[in-house]
Amino acid sequence: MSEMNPKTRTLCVVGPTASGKTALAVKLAKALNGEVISCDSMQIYDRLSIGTAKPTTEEMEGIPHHLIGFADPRVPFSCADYVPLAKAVIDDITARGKLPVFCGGTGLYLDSVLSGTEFSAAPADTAVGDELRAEFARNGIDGIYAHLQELDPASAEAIHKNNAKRIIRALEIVLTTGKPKSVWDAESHNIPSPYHATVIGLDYKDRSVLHERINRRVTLMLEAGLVDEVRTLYEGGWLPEGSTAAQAIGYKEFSAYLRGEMTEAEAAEQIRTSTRRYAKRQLTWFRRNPAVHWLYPDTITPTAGKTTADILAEEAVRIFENDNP
RNA sequence: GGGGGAUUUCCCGAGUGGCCAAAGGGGACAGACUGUAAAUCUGCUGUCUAUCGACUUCGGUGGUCCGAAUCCACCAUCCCCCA
Repeated sequence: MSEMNPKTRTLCVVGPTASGKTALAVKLAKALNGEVISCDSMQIYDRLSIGTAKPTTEEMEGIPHHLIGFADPRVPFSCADYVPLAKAVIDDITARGKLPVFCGGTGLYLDSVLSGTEFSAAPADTAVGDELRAEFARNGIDGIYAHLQELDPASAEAIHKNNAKRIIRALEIVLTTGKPKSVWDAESHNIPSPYHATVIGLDYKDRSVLHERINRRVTLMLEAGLVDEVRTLYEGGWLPEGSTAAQAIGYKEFSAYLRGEMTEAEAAEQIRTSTRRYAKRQLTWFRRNPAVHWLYPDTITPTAGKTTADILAEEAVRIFENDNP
């Protein structure tokens, strides 16, 4: 590989929810003269604070954080909206001579930024999509799946026949652009990434440790007034039905509680369960990326004068420096 | 004290003599993923071999039967009703 066009350096902290990404990202930004870019599909929203575990001013420790709380939760927002914003922030930080440090739990968003993804020209939520959804509601999945097999066999092969959402999106793409999703994707994959990313992953050797951290976090959120936050947003119309923000864990469950569909205790328990399952999916996503350098906080023993967090940060800095000689 | 009901694989819950390692749901585990991704979807879940198959399991013990989660007896625990 030629070094004639050195790629923009980035450092990324990934991992499941409640793994300690926020604190590590701040430490790394401090150590490496960086700024943090949040890569989280829910922290982007204004007003959703407690339940999305947005870093507080204290937790930020004076390090600038980007792409948090800027979006209206009532307005649709997608990965395709996130990517250009993130690129602009990377450019800005880099231009000021600092290091972009991603802190992210939303794997699709991060990978889309880092790989230089170019999305298809078909916007989501088109009239065509509405028709397809109506068709699906009326006649079930067989018809739309057969339709996709006809128009884009490669995608039909790749998408499971039960996954209505994906089948509809793939159909929406061919029908509105005339080009199959499989072709759009292949073209996108050929675009070289403009970035050199060092990816640090946080995970726990003992899964039960992560589950305990999740439980503790949920308890803290409840103590911090999550129910009241959701009540204000729900009653104020900030979580419209069907919006992405309304499906955020914590908001979804307590909205159901406010509708009288479950007790507060049941909602809290459901939040713990949903969060565990979410963490599982995040791990599945990040684990398939062979470039991730995994660190396991539960295998680290603090020593005199050094906390586990200090040791993790030192290790991560070492990895970054080895990766960027 | 008397009468009735219950006890199933991690949880809930079907199953009333063979087609039951035992439906279904949940959870856990594993996986997919290029415009709503904290979403959507898939697989798997007694043990051993891992193909056929073998072995252990349905509160406990002991019976009946060619054969029992399913029938009988006793014991244990829980629930309800009458006292």
